[in-house]
Amino acid sequence: MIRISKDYDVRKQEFLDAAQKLFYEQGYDQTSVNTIIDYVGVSKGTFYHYFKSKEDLLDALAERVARQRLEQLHSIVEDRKLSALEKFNGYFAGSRGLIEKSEDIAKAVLRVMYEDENILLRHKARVRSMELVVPELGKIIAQGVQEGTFNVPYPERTAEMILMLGGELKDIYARLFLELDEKPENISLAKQLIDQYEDAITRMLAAPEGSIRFHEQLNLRDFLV
Amino acid sequence: MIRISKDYDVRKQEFLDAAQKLFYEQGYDQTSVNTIIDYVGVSKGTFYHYFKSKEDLLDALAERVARQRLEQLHSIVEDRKLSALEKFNGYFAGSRGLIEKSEDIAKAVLRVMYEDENILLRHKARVRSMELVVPELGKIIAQGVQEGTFNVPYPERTAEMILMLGGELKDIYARLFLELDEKPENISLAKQLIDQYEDAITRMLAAPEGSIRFHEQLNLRDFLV
DNA sequence: CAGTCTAGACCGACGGTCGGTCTAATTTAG
DNA sequence: CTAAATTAGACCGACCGTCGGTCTAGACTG
Repeated sequence: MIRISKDYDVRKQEFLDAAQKLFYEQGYDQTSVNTIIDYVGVSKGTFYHYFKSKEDLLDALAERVARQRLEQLHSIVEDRKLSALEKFNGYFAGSRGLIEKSEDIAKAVLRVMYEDENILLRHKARVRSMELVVPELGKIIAQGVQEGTFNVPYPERTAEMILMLGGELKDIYARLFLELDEKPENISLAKQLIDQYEDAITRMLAAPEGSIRFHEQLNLRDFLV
Repeated sequence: MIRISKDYDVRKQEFLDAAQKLFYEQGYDQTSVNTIIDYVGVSKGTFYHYFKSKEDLLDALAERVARQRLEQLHSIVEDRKLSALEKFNGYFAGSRGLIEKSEDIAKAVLRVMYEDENILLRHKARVRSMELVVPELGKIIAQGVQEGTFNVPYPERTAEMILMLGGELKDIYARLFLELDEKPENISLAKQLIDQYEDAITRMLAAPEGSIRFHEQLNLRDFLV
């Protein structure tokens, strides 16, 4: 076999890129280490030179995904021209992700990601994202309290709860989306769900009724990822 | 080898009992099918006669756990003497579980259950519990709306969100509990968390301030399981 | 500048474990 | 007595992770 040496970081990113693609397409359990090394074009030994276990790779991937998400958010938080309410609504509206490209690809990804078997992948990504995002969302809420729009004693705790709810909601939402072909009524169910979520958030923040609105800017497809 | 035949249901329960004990002690992944059959004292063939896969056993266990939890709740819901508020607070106070017996055992169980590796076990139990419990808690909330204590448009949806929040909260709570020895400050963190949860629920239900109180009846240990 | 040395990227056969299958033997019900 | 249900345990392929060892770019030496 030909031997190709690469810079450490370059190679590591290759592994992460491969993992992201393969895990999303086939799931974590269903993707063997052999599949990964075949895809990257290296040997077993090389893999274990970079990661101490398959799960170690998963952790690294979760970390990378979480950081990417954080950067996305950071530009909004630091914008001094925006009110807390605008930031808040903007954050949730900005969650639109892969679905714009192709609905088929999106469905395939979701189908895999939201199988029970892949709960570990989702869980790790979510936990790490939470750790990073909670403080940022907390800042937005704190700003809102100062501006008099919101009223909560501990902004970060509230941010935590809002995000926990959001995370669980995505699960349900994904399921509704995937069943859309068989159950057209899911569209109204999903809308109802978002309404409820908006309402719950509004109440938790003690925000003016109707001020929290990311709903209209979204269609059924945009909420995920 | 001696052969022991047993009634179908008896044997099936034996498997479930063994799984419950072993999964709780060692985790799902760490408990091999061989470990289970050794514990029950039967062969591979017997195992696969009763369950079509290891995950099938997990599903069955999740189902059993969820049903047990439902029965516990059902007696409260059907009590005609209680107001919705009493039922609501009673339900949450009634969540105290295994911890009364021994703190050490509880810690061991939690330590295993709340490792990332065992997320699948937790996830399945939670999803199935939710499906069964949401309608019951929905009934309580609906009663509360009729009594004028609560004010929500869709009781079941609200129940869903309250339970989702509760489920996630348990995760954090468990972590705080497990770190208690190293971090005594977790006690106040945990209290703060519960306060926040009470507050969030109160706002989501539009219940009178201070009416939702399962807090005092619990100590740090009782909230889990 | 030619020769040497070395860090560390890379290789792939291999061990041990696991979930799951299969056939034969035994027990039980009718 | 016999058909169906149940149980035993040898067996299988796939998997993760280990290990001893190879190869090469670039630093160092004389």
